[in-house]
Amino acid sequence: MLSIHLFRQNKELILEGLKKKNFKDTDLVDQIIGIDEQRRLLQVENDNLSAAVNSASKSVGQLMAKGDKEGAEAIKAQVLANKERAKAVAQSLAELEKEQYEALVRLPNLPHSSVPYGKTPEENEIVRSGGEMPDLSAQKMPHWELAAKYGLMDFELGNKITGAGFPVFMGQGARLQRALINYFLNYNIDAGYKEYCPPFMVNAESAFGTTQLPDKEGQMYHVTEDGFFLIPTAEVPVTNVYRDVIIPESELPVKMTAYSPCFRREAGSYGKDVRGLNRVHQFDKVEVVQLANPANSYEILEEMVSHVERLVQNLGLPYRILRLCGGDMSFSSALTYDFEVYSAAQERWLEVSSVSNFETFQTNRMKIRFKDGSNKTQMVHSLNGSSLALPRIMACLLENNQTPEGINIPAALQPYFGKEKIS
RNA sequence: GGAGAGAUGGCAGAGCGGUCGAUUGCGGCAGUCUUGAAAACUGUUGACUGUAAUAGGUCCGGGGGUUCGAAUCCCUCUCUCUCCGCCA
Repeated sequence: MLSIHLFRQNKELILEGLKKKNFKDTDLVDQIIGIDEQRRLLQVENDNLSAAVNSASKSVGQLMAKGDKEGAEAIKAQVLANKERAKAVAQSLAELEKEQYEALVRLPNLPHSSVPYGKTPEENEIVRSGGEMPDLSAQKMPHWELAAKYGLMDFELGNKITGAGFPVFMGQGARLQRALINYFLNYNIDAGYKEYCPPFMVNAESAFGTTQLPDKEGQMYHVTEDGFFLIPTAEVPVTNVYRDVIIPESELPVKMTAYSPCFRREAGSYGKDVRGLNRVHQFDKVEVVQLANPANSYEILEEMVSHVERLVQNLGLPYRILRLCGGDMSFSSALTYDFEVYSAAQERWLEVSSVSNFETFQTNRMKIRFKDGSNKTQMVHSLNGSSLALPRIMACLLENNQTPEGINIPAALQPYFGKEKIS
């Protein structure tokens, strides 16, 4: 949620940012400014009435103490008249506040100055790429065929137990899954991230804090009986660890990591995009989150990108890093880098990580703050990234490392997997 | 699921209709003392809104009510704790 102060100070900046984000409903900006002006006038009136009531009530007490009953009664009558008016003012004030709030939460975050203009994924900017493309001349099976060949996972079985998009991993497939999670977590912990094991369901307040609510409600599984939501990413519970907290400046940046399953309804997905592991309703992911001083949050973003990049490199996968254009960025992000790995048998790029700086868009909702050098409270910046999402990494590993003798496991994973290849 | 107790500032814990944004202790910060530290002593220490700066306003779990006036009384919701039951 954007801060209302920005609307008073720099409307042009907001309009420019919304344009880059390809956000159409820019009338909202003037609407919000108009509401804010009215709201403040009413606020002043409301405050003055309250002040009058407060001081009058105080003098009633003093008069009563002196035994001046008549004087007290006169003031009581006067206060009652004021209260009548105050009630009306307070009601319109509440209505305006609600209106302003509802308009504010509809506006996306503003993009960072380095975000390229553009509307579609084709306009994303390739920052750099790395890794070797494998030579699959000997055989070239997509991961779902390899999965069947080696008994690693079963999509049909998932259909029976739950439904489409809930694959069952087993045998060496389940083991590889576990190896990846442990490797990713340890890698993050070694880089100074504190490990968390959060709840996999959250309440509405938490989902609102990281901006899944109100607009992405349909993307989450909702446990209606208790009002909980299954988390679409560990970002939600982990960032909410610090909701309503004022963090000592010396503790910034706060670095957290967590493994969690992620649940996504993915309403509207179809076609070959959803084949195999490419898009599923439940998947595993290890997430990193940082809460940073605004002064250096963009350095930290770059650091997080390098951190994820080394992880992808350690797995030996061909990858590229994209800077998302305004139109392809998420609602709440100010700058996002996507990581894609090349899945050689499918011959396509798969997104495996998204690393973003949200600036104060989330922390303004969650009231995550710190005290700056002059002892003023300020919002921190929140950042997060996947390191990494498992299914597509697994798809890519299986496809790229296939040989007629089996599937090679990258050296970095072998201590966790316990073997050099799947056979 | 049944019975009872409770929710107050970073923490602990008073207050039970006006002088309460709130006693006190701990913690934090600053100072005195000390070569330095500890101890002791002194002072200071909530958030939000608002202003050029003041002033003013709001906040004692959430919502509503009674009253000239509510942290204090009433209603309601949520949560926590204790005991019993069930259970990984």
